[in-house]
Amino acid sequence: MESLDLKFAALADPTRRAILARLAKGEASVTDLAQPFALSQPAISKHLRVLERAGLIETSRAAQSRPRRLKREAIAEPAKWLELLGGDWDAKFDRLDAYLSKLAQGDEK
Amino acid sequence: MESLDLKFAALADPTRRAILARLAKGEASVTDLAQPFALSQPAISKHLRVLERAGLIETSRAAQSRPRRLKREAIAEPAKWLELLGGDWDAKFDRLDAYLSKLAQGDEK
DNA sequence: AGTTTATATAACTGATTGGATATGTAAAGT
DNA sequence: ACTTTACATATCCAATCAGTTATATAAACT
Repeated sequence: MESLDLKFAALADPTRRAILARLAKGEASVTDLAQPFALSQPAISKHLRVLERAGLIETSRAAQSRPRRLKREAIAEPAKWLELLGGDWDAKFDRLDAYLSKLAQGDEK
Repeated sequence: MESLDLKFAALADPTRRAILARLAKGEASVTDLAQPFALSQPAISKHLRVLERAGLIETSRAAQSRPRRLKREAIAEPAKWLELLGGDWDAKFDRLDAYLSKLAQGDEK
């Protein structure tokens, strides 16, 4: 599934990352989300559309407000990709080896 | 340091991600890197410049070749950000609690 | 010295992006 | 009914992007 493109692109903007960080603390309305920024409301709406198309957030409805919520599961995909890429697996297995050796020597305390 | 912008933006392109994946297996020349793609050589060079400006790769020199290598440490920054964002810490602490409880009950086998 | 190999740089192009302002819509409040 | 509140949508603009072809550079090979 190649919405990895959309996810990483969505994450590349500092405003959008700030919005996500805010949403990590709980649902928020567009007005709430716009408040910290010196940006027009439509600009924020646009950012939210980008985030939603990337699958990182979702929208519900409460009266005339449209609260956004962070889709935490959606973070897993890019996170996994980075973990896979960045993992220096040889070094990690070396450390695991060392650890297991120490255990085998009865040195676990 | 807000090269998070540059890193995520660099990661948003499938060609660049493929290049990074290739470099995870070891250094490679531009020609090597270009080979799997139906793209011109300058296009690849451009992608490499983006990756380098994002701090994700670095260039050395060997004769007329300029081999690139992955800077694994550079992955940590965006990875950490995602981990922080995506972590459902309550749930994680709950699982840790459960695990520790089981240990306390002498149920570690 | 001239050619080949490996790569970078320049100039151009069409598409996308992030911002703005202006306007539309729809629910709530009066 | 009208106004206010909370948004979305439309249009425009300048900047950036991903690609191209053409050209430059620089080391290696003959």
